[in-house]
Amino acid sequence: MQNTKPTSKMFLDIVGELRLMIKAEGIEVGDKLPSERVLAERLQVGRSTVREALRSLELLGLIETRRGEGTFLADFKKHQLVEVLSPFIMQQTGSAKDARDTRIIHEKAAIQSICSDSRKQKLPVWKSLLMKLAEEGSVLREDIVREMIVATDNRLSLKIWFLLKQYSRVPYGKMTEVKENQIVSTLLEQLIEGHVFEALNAYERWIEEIEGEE
Amino acid sequence: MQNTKPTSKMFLDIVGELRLMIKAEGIEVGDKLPSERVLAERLQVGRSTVREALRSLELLGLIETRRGEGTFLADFKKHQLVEVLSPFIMQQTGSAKDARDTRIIHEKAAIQSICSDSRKQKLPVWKSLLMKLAEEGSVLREDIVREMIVATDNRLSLKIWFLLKQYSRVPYGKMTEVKENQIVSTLLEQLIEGHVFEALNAYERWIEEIEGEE
DNA sequence: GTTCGAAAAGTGGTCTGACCACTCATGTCT
DNA sequence: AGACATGAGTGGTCAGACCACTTTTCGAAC
Repeated sequence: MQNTKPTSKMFLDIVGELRLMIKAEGIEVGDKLPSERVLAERLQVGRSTVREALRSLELLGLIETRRGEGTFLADFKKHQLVEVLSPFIMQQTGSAKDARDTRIIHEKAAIQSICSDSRKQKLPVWKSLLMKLAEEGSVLREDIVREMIVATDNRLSLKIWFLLKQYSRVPYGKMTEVKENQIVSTLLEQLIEGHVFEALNAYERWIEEIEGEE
Repeated sequence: MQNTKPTSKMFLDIVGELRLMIKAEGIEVGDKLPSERVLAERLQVGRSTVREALRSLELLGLIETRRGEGTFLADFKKHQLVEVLSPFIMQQTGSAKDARDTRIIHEKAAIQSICSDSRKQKLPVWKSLLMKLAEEGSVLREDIVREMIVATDNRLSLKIWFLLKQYSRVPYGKMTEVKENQIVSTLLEQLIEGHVFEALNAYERWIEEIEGEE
């Protein structure tokens, strides 16, 4: 019986078994896993126990289940891990200031990353944003920042930033002030030139301009 | 009936409900959650459904379950999450790099924050670390970096860093090379002096020394 | 023979009820 | 007062039963 393992968590064993099975049978991303009923019989456990393990893996984004079809090995790129974890982390951490500071950390890191990128592959993005800013006189703040993070090609950072953005309700709307337009133009120009210090300087002035009293 | 929600995943809703409940009832880390049977009745779902959600959260390390006692809100120190996820993450090329890059983002941000702190309240920490390094000839790498993040007084950043640290299998153990000791000494000295550029420079050399070929 | 549609099989989603093993508080007996 | 037995409460697991959905099968109509 499985009752001889009082200490270990059954469903954790199942998770391990599944991992071994995936490897042993050469199941690739997108392939179908054995059905819950088959797994239960093969592993000699109840179906509900199998389900607890599968639901855990699903929450992690390791598998994908489609009713009526089956369970499939998922592309881990799409993990909603950060989404699930963040509410708890934010709740236990609690500080709005931390959320803001951390968001800024990622935004600054993006600027530094962009300026250090010798290949300058993302140049067209900044130039088009700069042009749009000059023509229309206004751009969504969020678009600019998001493009910066996207440009770093770090999905994890992007996810974290996206979530933090929601926790620190920043006026990410349209820009109205002429002064702000000038600052952002400077920021973009420095990004294009790859001048880290100047770009960061412009960014900090921008933050100051937006959030003002802090 | 709950059957009117064919699209959404029931157990994901439960996860959300639990989060709300935790917040509403002010459940702190270490506190006991309602029993599975109570939760099932209160949320008007079957016990097995509740369990699927709870097992998921347990795998994430957000809750801790003790047979015969109950379910408790955990401070995810027990991260079996990592053991489960690491094999999958390492397979997906992009994920591991993102985790490492993001971790370094937070570490660098900590250095910048410390150097910019005009009050220099954390000076004693660096001095004691520096002394310990000189006396014992070796310190745990992790201790140094952790102290840096702690010094920023940003608990959210600390939590994120802590999670990321586990995924990037970095030799966070003891330092052995004399050269590394010198680099870290330099880093600490520059932290004390508040020289951002020099500190970051030392940090980058450190990373290079540790991780070598990259 | 081909095509179309209904039935069947397979699968995940959920609920119920039943045990088991364990912990803890309660109360009883010595 | 202390030691021990008991019962309530809780998580762990299982079996069986539906439901909703998708895919396959297969036979009837053309």
